[in-house]
Amino acid sequence: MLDPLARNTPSFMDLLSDPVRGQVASAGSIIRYQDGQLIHNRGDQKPGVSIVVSGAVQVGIFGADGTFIMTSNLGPGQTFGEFTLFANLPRTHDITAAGETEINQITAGAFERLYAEQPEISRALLTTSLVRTHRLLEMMDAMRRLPMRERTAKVLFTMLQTAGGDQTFEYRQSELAFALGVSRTSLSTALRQLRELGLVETGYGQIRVPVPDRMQRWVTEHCSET
Amino acid sequence: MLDPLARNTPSFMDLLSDPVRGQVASAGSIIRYQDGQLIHNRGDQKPGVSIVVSGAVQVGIFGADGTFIMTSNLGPGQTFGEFTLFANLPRTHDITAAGETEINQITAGAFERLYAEQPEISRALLTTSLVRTHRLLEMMDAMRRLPMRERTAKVLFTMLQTAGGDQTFEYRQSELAFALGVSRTSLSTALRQLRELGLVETGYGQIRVPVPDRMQRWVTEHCSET
DNA sequence: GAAAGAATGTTCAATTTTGTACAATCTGGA
DNA sequence: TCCAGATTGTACAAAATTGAACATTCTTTC
Repeated sequence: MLDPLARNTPSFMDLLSDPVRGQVASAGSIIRYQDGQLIHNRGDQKPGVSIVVSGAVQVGIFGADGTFIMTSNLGPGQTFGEFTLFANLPRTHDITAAGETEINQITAGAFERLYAEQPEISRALLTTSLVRTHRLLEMMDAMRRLPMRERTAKVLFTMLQTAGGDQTFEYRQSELAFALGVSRTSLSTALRQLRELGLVETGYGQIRVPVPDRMQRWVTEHCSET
Repeated sequence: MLDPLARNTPSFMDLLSDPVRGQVASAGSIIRYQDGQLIHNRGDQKPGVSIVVSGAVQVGIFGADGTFIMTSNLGPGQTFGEFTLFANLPRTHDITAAGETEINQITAGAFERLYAEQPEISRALLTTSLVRTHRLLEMMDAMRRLPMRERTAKVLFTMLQTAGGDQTFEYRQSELAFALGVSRTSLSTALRQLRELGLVETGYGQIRVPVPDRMQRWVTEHCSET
């Protein structure tokens, strides 16, 4: 959820049957946000579940200087805010709209009612949550054990794996660098090396993986763990 | 789950009501393991849920040289293996017994039956999963943004927060170092600095936080994010 | 209670990563 | 179209981290 890898996670809404999806869709109120508008901020206490209807949201943290440090973004069908409801935890990140965006805001009470009536909701939430945890663990593993070039490749590949054919990432290098936990300088160097290997192409504000198969082979060969 | 922070997470079994806890307890078969015995290994495909009954398990990965690199351990009432059931993912870590340990091994079928009958099971799983995700995010944030001394302090403090008054951690420095993603040398240096600040004490195979309040103040002051 | 095996504390050179700087390239709006 | 603002690519010195080594302290086992 709060991680680049969350992009392209099988979405909560996808996991629901048609009738339940309809119920969930009409359980809250659709709120429209302009590009860049703040949806929730860190520290908000009011519990509730939010579901992206159209557009996308960016999850991140505002730095001391007011700049927004992105750590992930979520697309249609994905949820955020479950923390506040089921784990009684405060919101830890700021959420802003990326482009014109519609969010289905469901209050704690309304969501709990649905949750109690339709068991498949809890199952869908559980699945997305477990998949997210799994991704986070993979990513942490890469951060801990792999040198930068491999780390970069692995994260890009993992993003690709579930990307549904989309081989282009709309990330600025500074964002990706932060997500990987390294400086932009280092990321730039790693990308150059991967570029020289023919694994990635870089452009203004985007990174492409032209031949996913080759990337897969390279990652398998260089990032194995035994 | 696969992280030092998972230690002391509110346990799955704790979140259940007495009758349901009883049902879960008798749904599987208790298997006894000797210290160090392998419970599951990475790559095992057979789905199922395991619950620690007594003792503890270590979650980690066997390195190429056969050494076990620990990344977490789980105590009584905590679960592992949900991945295999609800997210259709392979096991990614090796699990071994830490001391004499009893595990309640529940087959996929049996667990699914209970899961369908007792809604509180899914809620408990969801809660533990979300709490784990939250911890992982906090930890990743620390890894990405804080210098080593602060990172170490924050992780220790987070572990303490939910540790139920236990101020001593039975970690070897090499294990903690791996979990933090740094070398033992660096961790040792960080611990020395924290020791000089009076925040931690170190011993053979353990790390203590003598005055949690002071640690809290220091972490709040030095690891804030805005 | 000695000896062997583990783990810690520390040092230091080698390596990696960062921060800073600046030129080059790209984008979007005037 | 041109210009201002963003973003990328790269170089290099400064800083942080690592790996290896070794003395020391602690545990366990015989």
